[in-house]
Amino acid sequence: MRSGERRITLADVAAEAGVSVACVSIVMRGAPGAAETTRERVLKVAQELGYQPDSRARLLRSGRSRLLGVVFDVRHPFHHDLLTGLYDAAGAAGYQLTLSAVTPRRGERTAVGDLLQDRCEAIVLFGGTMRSAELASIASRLPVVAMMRSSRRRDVDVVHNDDALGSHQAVDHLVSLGHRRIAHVDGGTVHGSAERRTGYQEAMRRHGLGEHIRVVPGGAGEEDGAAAAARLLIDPPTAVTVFNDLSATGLLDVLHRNGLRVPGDISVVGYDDTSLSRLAHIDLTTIGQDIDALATRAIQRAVQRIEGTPSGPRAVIIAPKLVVRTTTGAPPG
Amino acid sequence: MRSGERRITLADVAAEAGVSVACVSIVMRGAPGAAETTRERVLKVAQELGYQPDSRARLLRSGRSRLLGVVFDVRHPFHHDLLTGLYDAAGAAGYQLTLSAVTPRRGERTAVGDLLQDRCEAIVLFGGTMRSAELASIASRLPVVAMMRSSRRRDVDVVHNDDALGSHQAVDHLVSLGHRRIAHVDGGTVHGSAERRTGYQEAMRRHGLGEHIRVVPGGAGEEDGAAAAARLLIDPPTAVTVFNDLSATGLLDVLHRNGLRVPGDISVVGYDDTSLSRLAHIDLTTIGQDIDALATRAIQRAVQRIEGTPSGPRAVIIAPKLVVRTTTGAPPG
DNA sequence: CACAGCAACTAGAACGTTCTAGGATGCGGT
DNA sequence: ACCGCATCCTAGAACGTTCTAGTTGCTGTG
Repeated sequence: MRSGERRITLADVAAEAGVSVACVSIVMRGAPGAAETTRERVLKVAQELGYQPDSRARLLRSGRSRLLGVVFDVRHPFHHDLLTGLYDAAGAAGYQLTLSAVTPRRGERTAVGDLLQDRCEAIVLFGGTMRSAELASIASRLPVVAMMRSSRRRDVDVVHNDDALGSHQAVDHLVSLGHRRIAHVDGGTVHGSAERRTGYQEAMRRHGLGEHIRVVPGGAGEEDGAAAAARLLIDPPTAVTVFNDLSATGLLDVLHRNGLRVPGDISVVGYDDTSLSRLAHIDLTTIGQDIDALATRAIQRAVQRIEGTPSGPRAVIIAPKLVVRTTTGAPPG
Repeated sequence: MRSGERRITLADVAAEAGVSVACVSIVMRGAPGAAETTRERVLKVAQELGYQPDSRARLLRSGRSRLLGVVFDVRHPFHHDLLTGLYDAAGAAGYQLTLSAVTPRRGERTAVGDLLQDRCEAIVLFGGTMRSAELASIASRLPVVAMMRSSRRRDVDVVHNDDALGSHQAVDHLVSLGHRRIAHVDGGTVHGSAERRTGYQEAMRRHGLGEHIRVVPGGAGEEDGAAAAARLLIDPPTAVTVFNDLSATGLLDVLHRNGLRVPGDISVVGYDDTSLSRLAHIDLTTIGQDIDALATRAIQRAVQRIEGTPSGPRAVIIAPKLVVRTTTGAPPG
């Protein structure tokens, strides 16, 4: 480590290559206006000196940062999957990502605040608990795309999975296997929970199973699924659709401990297709969100807002897809 | 969204408050040299105009960014836990974090490259597959702290868990329960794997169980644990220590499918205490890393390097702690 | 042979801060 | 009346880029 040494700048490269700073800048940006021979020489010198462009200075001058801020929650496995997709999509659109995490001791406000200082050109927000009004006040400064949540505000773009459709797919799958008594474990106050619940109810009615509708209170955690399972055990249905995979895992555990076989006695469908659901141990039938589509559309919206292109509908809703594993089968008897 | 509007700068605030740019800067930084009345007025104007300091310009001028870069892997649950600790520790030390993720399609080199452009003052690297020589070439530019991996280089700081000690704790625990035939499922080429393996071997010998040493090849994934379980089934030991929780989960699954009861027939110990091991379904006895200690020490080392304080030993090794859950018990018979 | 046109380069301002050096002003002490 | 010394404020340079508006030197054309 040579922390005492000054950072290499354009000026250093220029001096060494016997050319002006502006010329080196041209070469570095790959802009037209430099002879091939000069270009090669400058690049060689830059390489030798270990020149690294200073994105801050670049940004300061050019006004553009080509930087998109992303707020994600460290605790949410699905956010990590989505990050992967987002990096790809941003790269393809010529933007960089700058990440700001929400942790148990670091709130959304802090996370967003850091991004605002970083001068990114738009913010992509994963879920979270911010109120619409607060989102809007951020959106008055720079474009905001909210993912995996909804918002009534006209100034906030929204990109999310079609939660209602996902529930329909789950119910359709179970009905096609012959189930009729299908219950739903709710997600409580978490974003998307209401949509998944009403989707389930609609689908049940569509199949003429309105009388079998049964919604059990729940939440996003494993313990919520476990508690819901305890309630269901009093009068078990032949199948359950659960708000998310984690909750479904808790439910599965309690079912097993009480001697019920899955899918022999009861079928279970989760939601999100997280890595958890893919574990051989669990191997949960679930509803998978289309990560690439979500990421691509989110970046597309952000870029359109930044570049001022008038851009279709404010909300983008992506269809999910049923992933069949081994927790669903024909009903008993 | 008012994307057309110019960003509010110090100059705007200065003009509005009838004072010089330098004076506003003083107030904003909370530096001494401004009268209380002026301070209040300036702050009020700044508030009204919605002034946001531009961290890039600030940095460009002051040379210091008080920014620490972190490279983490989106796929590794333990990295997320560690991020939480790191945000806390960095905040306490007066530094900000800037994150750069490694994803299946975004390598460590890219991740590090982005951070170098961002002008952070040091880099904290989680695990990864970079060679020591490559680390060193980064370390020649700015301080590097590597976590959860080792490095022979003198110019790279290293902060990690005492893997050998962790294995000792696992073996000690099993021996105290009465086990003698204890096998170990290896982690392959992943960082820490060799230390965990030799720790197991040493501990076995220390207990006079050298003849029972049995190392089964494995890896970091669930499928590696499953494959190892298949081998073990030919002649099952009474207990197994596994490289990590994910692999242990795969192993547990195969054991269950083959009718072995855990811990009745065989005890299993994982490593890392990830959220996975805490699932009621799995409830795995494991070795927990001390996240707060790891994070605090890593930040401490980075800051010491940045500020040029001569700083004790190059490697910081933190003791892990056994977490007993329900996959360990007395051996059969 | 003058001059337009072009390619290749350069000088210098600009971006929004921080920081150094110094200018007013007021006040107490000689 | 003058000095010394705070206290409060300001002018202007600097940071490392990009960008605008050139300047140079060469080639081709009327």
